[in-house]
Amino acid sequence: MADSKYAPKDAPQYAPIDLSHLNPQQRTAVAQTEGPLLVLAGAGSGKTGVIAHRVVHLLDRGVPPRAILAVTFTNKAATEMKERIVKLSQSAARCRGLSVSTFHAFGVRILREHGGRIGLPQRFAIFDSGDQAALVKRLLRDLKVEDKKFDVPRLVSILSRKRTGVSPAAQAGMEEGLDLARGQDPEYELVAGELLPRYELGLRAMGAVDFDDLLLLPLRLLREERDVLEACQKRYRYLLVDEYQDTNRAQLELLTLLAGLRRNLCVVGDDDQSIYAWRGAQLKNILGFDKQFPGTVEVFLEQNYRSSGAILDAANAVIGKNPGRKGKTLWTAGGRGANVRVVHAPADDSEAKYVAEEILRLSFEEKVPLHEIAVLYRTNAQARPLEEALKLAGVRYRVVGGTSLFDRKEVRDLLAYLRAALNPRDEVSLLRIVNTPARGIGDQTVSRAIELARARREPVFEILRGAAELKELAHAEGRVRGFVEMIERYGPLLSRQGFSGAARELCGEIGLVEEARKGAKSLPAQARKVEAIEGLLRQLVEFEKRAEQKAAEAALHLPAKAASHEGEPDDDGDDDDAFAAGLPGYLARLALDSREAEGDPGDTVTLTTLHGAKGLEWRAVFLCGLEEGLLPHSGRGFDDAGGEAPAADGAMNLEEERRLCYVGMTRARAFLTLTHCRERLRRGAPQPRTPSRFLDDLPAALVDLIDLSGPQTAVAQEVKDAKARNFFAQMDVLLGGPPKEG
DNA sequence: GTTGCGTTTATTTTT
DNA sequence: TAAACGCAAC
Repeated sequence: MADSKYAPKDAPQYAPIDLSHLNPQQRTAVAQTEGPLLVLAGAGSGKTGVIAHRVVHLLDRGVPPRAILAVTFTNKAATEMKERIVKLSQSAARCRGLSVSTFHAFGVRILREHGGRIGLPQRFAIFDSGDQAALVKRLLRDLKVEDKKFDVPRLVSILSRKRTGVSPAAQAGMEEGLDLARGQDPEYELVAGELLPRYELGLRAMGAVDFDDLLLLPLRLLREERDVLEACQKRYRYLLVDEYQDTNRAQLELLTLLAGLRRNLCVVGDDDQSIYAWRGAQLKNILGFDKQFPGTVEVFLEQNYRSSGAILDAANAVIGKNPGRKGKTLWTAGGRGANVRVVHAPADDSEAKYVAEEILRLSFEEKVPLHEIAVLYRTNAQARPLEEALKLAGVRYRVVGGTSLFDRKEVRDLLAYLRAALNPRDEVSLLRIVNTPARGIGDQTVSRAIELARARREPVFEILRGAAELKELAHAEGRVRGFVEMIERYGPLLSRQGFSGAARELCGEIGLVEEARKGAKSLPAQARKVEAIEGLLRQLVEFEKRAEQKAAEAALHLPAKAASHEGEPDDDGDDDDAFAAGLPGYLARLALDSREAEGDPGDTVTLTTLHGAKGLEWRAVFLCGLEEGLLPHSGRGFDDAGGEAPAADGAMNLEEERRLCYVGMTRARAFLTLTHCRERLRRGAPQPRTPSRFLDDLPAALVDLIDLSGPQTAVAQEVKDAKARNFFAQMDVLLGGPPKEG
């Protein structure tokens, strides 16, 4: 028994966690600690709570925190899980050593610890998709392939598919053999085949890894280095995986290796919420879990604690049409609640206006706080009209995902400087900034340097460093020397404490703010650019301050920690933190979570994509753009050609689109509104739209229809009147006077 | 080598 | 529509 084996000599004084308020299925999921366990957890069935309870229950049974690894899909989920566990366990100290992280962060930890075995430097850079694209572009030029002819992001995704050995089209359970002309273009396959070895060699030469590497390289370590595998298996005795339906082949293999013969693997997920097939997630992982791990205990969590009956039934009706499901039926003990609203708008701007005004109504009439309201959509592009309408209505909001601070050119430039200074072998960063701002090291010079580097099999930076002796670079020698000198000077400064100050200094020295000013056309654009740079610098200061605090705390806790774990070697400092401290740590974190250090949003409405909404819930949810081609989304639209329907169906994964719709609907607790419009601005021109087929699946009895275009129905008029009353009333309150416009 | 203008072309979802 | 790119003039 685990109790006797792991129980420390000084038994804990904590009362065992109370499981009496869990339902019977939940209790099984918590108490069944040994062997493979599959928890099929419907939306809103309390799955996060179950995982947290399970972890604390393991602690109760005397399992040391170090032996538990809980993996989540997003950083946000990991943070929330940690908080929940700490709260339930009644003590943060008791949780010290627990591993709660994303797969990718876990990969970073393994690589930091054992990456030396496969020639990875201690502080490797992590390439995001932008960096990947830049590298591929570079390689295309080396190959003397016409790079304009190829869509680089598409090549990147083919490379990823080839490397992870998973074809998204080869999904289990997908209907009629989709001959995706997109994935199979022989020309692309050929070029990608040429690219592949060079791409991997390129990354290794730069001391960099991409997202796939964070799974593939740890996998390689576990497969090929026996002692690494043994060390990991010895340590991680209890494995928990959240959102299991979104795991891919590499993740399954990683888990299988870690679980070893002990097979204490608990996976929690929902086949109905699998929405990442396009990224290689394999539904068959969850559907075939019991075959992969014979003897699996299966638990179904079907009681929903989140949504009203009407919302639940509507969502069930939509997902019910999917074939090949595990077949859960969610039910609630709560009331039926208000009907689901379906809104038909003439155009996207009126759709947005309706949403904004309804938010005002909910906020004043139903007293729903703004942070309990979300507006969801399929594509990021849909955010714009919504933003404008919300701004006009004076509703505070925040857009999650999409283009953030870190997608701005000036910010990426600054980041490239930091990365290049820390690791001059990082060619992608180096080449990005070698002549930005312009310093007289033009294309000619750079091309020659790269050619020399390739010929001599040396990093480009080494060539630049030796520019003085190279006749090819003689003409720009002074300028190149200045650049090299600057990079070398800032390297050490950015590697130690005070890096945030050094970054600011660097920023001043290269005149980044001035450059941004020059590059902006309008005055507001200028201000935004400068503000973006300032934003990053502020974040660095903030990060450094927090790191110092943490270090101080750790120093305080260390003696106690050493005492409590006398048997176990204290190999690594802080288990919570797979990342290095200092600037490299910040950059690594940033690559894996660009929302890092986002300030407190306050009371604001959330705007996000359906993918971004997974795992979250709000009292009121607006799901916008329920139109054919948008939700369900069709990858390729033959713009004006008549015969659209059958062809379009072939290009989309209808089942996944349906799941996506289901995910969106089940985010709502009390109020759910689905909107669509008759025409939508696309590429500047209006485009006719038809309502989504998913709307047809809603039982009429659960729906209130509101038509904003046709003759006003009684309901619509009533809504409009109420809206107007409240709008004016609150404008008076807010402004202390009558509004300017209705 | 650099800058600016006109042309083109893309539009899913993200660790 | 807006950003990215190519080309031509400084």
